[in-house]
Amino acid sequence: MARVGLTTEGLIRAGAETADEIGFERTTPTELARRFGVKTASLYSHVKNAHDLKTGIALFALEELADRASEAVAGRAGKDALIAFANVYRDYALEHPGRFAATRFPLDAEAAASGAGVRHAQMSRAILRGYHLAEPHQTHAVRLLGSVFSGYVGLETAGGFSHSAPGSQESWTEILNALDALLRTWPTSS
Amino acid sequence: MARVGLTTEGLIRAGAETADEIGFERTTPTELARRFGVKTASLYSHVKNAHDLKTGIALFALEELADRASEAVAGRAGKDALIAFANVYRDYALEHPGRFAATRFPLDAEAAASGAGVRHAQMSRAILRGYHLAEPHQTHAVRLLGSVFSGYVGLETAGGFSHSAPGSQESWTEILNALDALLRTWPTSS
DNA sequence: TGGGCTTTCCTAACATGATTAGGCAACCTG
DNA sequence: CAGGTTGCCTAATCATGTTAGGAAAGCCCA
Repeated sequence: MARVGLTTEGLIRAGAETADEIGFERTTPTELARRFGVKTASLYSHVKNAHDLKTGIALFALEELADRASEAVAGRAGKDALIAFANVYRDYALEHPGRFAATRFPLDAEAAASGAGVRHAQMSRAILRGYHLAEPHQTHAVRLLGSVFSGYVGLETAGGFSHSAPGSQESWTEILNALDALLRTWPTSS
Repeated sequence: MARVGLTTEGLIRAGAETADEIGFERTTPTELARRFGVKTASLYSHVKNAHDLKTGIALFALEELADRASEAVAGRAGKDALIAFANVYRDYALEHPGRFAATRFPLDAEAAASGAGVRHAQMSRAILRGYHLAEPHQTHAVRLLGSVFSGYVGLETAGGFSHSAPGSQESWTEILNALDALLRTWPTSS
């Protein structure tokens, strides 16, 4: 019985790759065991259960995405930063659909409090710095940006824009222009 | 063996209610059979399989949502219509979380082509009529609206806004104001 | 180098869910 | 009320998730 060298970290990494290949839904302990050439029960020394595994993949993806975003935003401001941030988000989803799906896995409170969520919020705020929005407007704008990115990419990856003209790239570009314009003229009274 | 009177329609309705109670994920043939006091195998005369059942619930929810939206939008225009439409969407999600989750179930091409998707698109365009946007800008704007509503409500129901001030209602109101302003001044050149 | 400890993976077993095939009884139709 | 249809059941199979306990592989130290 040659040992394969399972680790929690290795399972999560393999889980992320598996999710991109066959979908996050189908990334199960059984499937990972198959890929490692190991019995399913053997995974249970390294992950608590299936839910725990998925949470791990979700946190891994969130961190990876935050890494990319923070690199893209560094040294940019205003519209440049907005576009760079948005594109990181969208490109990640198109390149890694399974990991992107993982970022939407509902996290319990403790998991959600862990690093990644906070990093994403901080970056949104950093981008908005260039638009000089006072609170509470800044928070509302952060929520709008999160909604647009999450919503657009979610609809796009679900195939929502693929059967009609114009192409998705055009809409994306124009929407980012529109968001930039909106942030520069954000209405501060109802 | 008293007959319970299972029907496809009845199963889908019960499925929608079950989804709101215990979540769309957990709305399975087995669970529905339990609720009808029937053996699981008995459902298979009425639905093809679990996936088919979920697709049915998704289409049911999409139609129900389109009904509400079309009623809300009737007789309104411009900002009024925008706000009414947006609130129908959000209220539906808060009131019927399971059905809302169902609307995000990935549909295969044939199911997606069926009525509901078309109705939603038509309503978005009807709302934008009041803003006088020419193509292709109108399509881009339709996609933006869909993204914002879907994204915001998705994040909200996932608990994204519940642990920070200000409250979600305030953000929602301000975001709708901002969208209205954006649509009135939509930038038509890059 | 070899004995013992720890860790890793395995076997065995069970629960739950999805699904199919075939049977009997309840309802409708005439 | 006889006959056919339909609805629900029994029985069986297969996949996945999960737990408990065993055996052996690798590491530590004499």
